[in-house]
Amino acid sequence: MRKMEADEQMPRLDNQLCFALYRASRAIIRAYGPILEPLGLTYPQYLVMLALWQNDRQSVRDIGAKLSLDSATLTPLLKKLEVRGLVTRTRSEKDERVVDIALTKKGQKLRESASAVPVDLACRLGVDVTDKDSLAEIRGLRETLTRLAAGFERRINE
Amino acid sequence: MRKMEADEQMPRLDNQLCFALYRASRAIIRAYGPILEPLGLTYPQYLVMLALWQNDRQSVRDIGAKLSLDSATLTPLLKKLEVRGLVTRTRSEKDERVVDIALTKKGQKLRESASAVPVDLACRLGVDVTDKDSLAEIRGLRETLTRLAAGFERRINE
DNA sequence: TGCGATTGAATCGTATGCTAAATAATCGAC
DNA sequence: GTCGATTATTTAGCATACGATTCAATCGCA
Repeated sequence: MRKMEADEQMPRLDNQLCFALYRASRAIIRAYGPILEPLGLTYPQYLVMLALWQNDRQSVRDIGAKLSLDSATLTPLLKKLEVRGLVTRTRSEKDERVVDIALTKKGQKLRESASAVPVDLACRLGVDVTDKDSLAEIRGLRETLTRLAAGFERRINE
Repeated sequence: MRKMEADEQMPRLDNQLCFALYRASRAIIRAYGPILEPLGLTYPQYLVMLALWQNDRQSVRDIGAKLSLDSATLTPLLKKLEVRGLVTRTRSEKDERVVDIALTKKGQKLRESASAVPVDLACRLGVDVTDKDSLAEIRGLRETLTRLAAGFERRINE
């Protein structure tokens, strides 16, 4: 009995939600690597492009809110995308504090090459996109995670 | 109809399992920050210590296998733990290629201070540890993620 | 017994993430 | 109106991650 209690007091790796998340997240991002490489994008860069393809011309702050990333992370990343000619960074005229990010023609064009990414990824991860049950499980998982993350973020920011 | 297909071809941020994982993972790791800071540990360092508290004296490779991290990440991290006097790094006598990591007295001692971490975290994230349903959901999530990650890792390494 | 292939760590280079501090622009109560 | 508070971004510094490469030790098989 005494022993059981001691065990419970010691958190175990295989007993931690965070570790499971951390590991699964890195596994998928690693799988994205070879798929995004031909596009010249890293995974966080791909996320920024996704946000812009969905809604062009957003402030750094808007993008950060969508990705839960702050400007300290985004600024260098966006500068790289700018150097590659995929986006432009311009100070807003209405409010000089704001930097607007907009797609260039090249950035818009890249969207076509990127359309195959999700299918390639599913294939690489061995997800059967024709299996309703698999898809339902993934959708459920995604919804649960999104709900949890939103709650956690709210708490963390007091 | 044509429009629907176009939409489906464009992956959406809020439609991506990976983004949900990435976001949730970072949210929890951020929440660990203030809890681990008094112990002088970062989250990956805490994971290494967990692995060692569970099973002292492991090779870099063993630790890497448990955490899905390679030596390029672990070597600098372990050197920091060594400098802090929490672990020792010694070449194995049986096989000179292997580096064994062992806890020092100080490293073993730290385990006591760390025993409160999981409860502190649950509190910080607003998880009710007395609510059976919450705990069951988290356990289910953890099991699903671990299973998925294991499958993905297997595929990625061919 | 050699010796090429493999293996375990370490090193290098690049790209995040995050906190804290600095900077610049706007807001707001007086 | 104006000056202190707030806001958006940038910069600096530190700690991961990971692919690619190197290096030394060990393995395996002719």
